[in-house]
Amino acid sequence: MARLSGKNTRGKLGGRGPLVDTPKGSGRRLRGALLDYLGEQIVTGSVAPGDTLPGEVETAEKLDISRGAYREAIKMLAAKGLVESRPKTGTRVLDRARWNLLDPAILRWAFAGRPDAKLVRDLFEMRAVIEPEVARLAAVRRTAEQLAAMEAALATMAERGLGTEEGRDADRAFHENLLAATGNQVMIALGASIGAAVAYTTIFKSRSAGFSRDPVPDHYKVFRAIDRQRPSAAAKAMRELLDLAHDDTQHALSDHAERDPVPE
Amino acid sequence: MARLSGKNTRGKLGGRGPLVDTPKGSGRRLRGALLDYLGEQIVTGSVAPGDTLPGEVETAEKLDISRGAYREAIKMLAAKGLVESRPKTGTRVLDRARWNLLDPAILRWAFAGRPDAKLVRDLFEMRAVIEPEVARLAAVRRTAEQLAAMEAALATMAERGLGTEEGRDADRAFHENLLAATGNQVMIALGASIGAAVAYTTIFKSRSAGFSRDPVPDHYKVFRAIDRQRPSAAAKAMRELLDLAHDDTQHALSDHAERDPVPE
DNA sequence: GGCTTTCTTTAGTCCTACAAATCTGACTGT
DNA sequence: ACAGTCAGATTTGTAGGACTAAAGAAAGCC
Repeated sequence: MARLSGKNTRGKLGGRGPLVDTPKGSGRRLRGALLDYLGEQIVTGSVAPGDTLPGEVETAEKLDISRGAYREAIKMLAAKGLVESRPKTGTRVLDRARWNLLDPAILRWAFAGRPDAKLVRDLFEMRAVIEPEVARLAAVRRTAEQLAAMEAALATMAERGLGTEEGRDADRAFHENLLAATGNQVMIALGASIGAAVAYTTIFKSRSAGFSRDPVPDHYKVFRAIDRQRPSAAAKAMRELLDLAHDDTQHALSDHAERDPVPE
Repeated sequence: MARLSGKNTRGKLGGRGPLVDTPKGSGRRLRGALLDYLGEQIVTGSVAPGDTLPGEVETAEKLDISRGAYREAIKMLAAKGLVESRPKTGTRVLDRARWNLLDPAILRWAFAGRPDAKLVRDLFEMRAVIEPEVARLAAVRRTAEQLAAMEAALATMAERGLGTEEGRDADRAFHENLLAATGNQVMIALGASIGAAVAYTTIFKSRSAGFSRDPVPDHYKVFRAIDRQRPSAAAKAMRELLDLAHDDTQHALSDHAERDPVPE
């Protein structure tokens, strides 16, 4: 019946909404919007593992989109390990253990609403394990170019601060180059995922009241150790940086919880 | 034109092959076969990052499948970060840095052919960082049930050996329970991916000539440290276990390389 | 000449409708 | 009680067409 984008007659989907909240006409595609909608519902627990989604004909009709688009979205979820579909049984949400939790999109969905404190804790625990080792490897293997890129990023960061978009970009660039310096593709992939997730928490951090401490000195300490090729010093500096970041995030989260107490 | 499965008239796809090598009728679906086919081509480098695939009409026609099935496969690749498709430009293979390397399917494709030595090295480097800490956490947090499960797995492992299917299953179960004992969802997810990848290398290991040493004593040492809640001892035992496994894998890979030297 | 705007072309996007394969659960006969 | 069969539900796969976004070329403007 009614098409969605543009000349949509605002059928059932328009009326019931979340899907159409996305920038409408331009921007993300219909399937992408649907994917985010479903993905977020699953990851945030609105539909629990074990639940089976209504049949694809039914759902597609209810959402007023074609089966093709719906199927493609479902297949993308399946590719991320969130759902599994079989004839007769239908499409069911898989157990959390089978989710591809490191997938950037899943992390994004997880942090879209209220961030789960347990997940943040687990993420930081993971960071605490790998990042010092990343710094250690980087201290040994970094190239001159990577070092220069890190220094440039650090300068931008110091100048603009973490409150600005450029500052956060520079922060990201710093960590990206740090990862690249390990020369380990697996660590690069993992670090990128975690970095993205941490960036989402940073948004909460900046919303929170007072900006605790200046992160630049700690970054600089890491940089200097890597510059001088001191692996242990680099690892140690990174641990300190992480402790600081963790503290800040914890404070930000508890502030946040105070201001918007969760009813349940 | 011709359908693929079953009464397929063996059109172009049947003639040119790899896709139809999959168990045909039963088992994996058409789309899944196509996905594996494309995924493997991309991951092994048959089509390089930056390349753009031929148009979907053209490809679907050449492979003798419908556009719907082809699109779904492509969308699954896109969900894993391997490709990106945009109107007019087409579907192009993304840079390796954007791949979701921890995705089990990608790892599987990477190890489908000849395993990339660099990847194996990176994987073990990552293991060396993560797993000792996993053991350390497990030593503190493990429940009685998890401990019992690990012990049972260890017993099976000792009894059947790593040459049998049951033995390898038990090995996997051991590591799974070890991960679960950390109580950290992120580590569980990462460990599962890495574990799967390592399992693929194990296949090569078992193909190789002499089975080096008995892995059970090392596993037992880890277990005992966890049983007695000795974090540092657990981490140390795990490091030893990994060194051993790494050695074995290296030998197996070089043996393999000797027997089937790569032409390039 | 160099810049912006508009047009054309191309390839992915989304749609409809229909046919087939597959799994599940119930039924049925022994 | 148990195995085999069958029907229904649901996903899978097919076909072809209309729509839309985006890249590149052509036209217009300063």
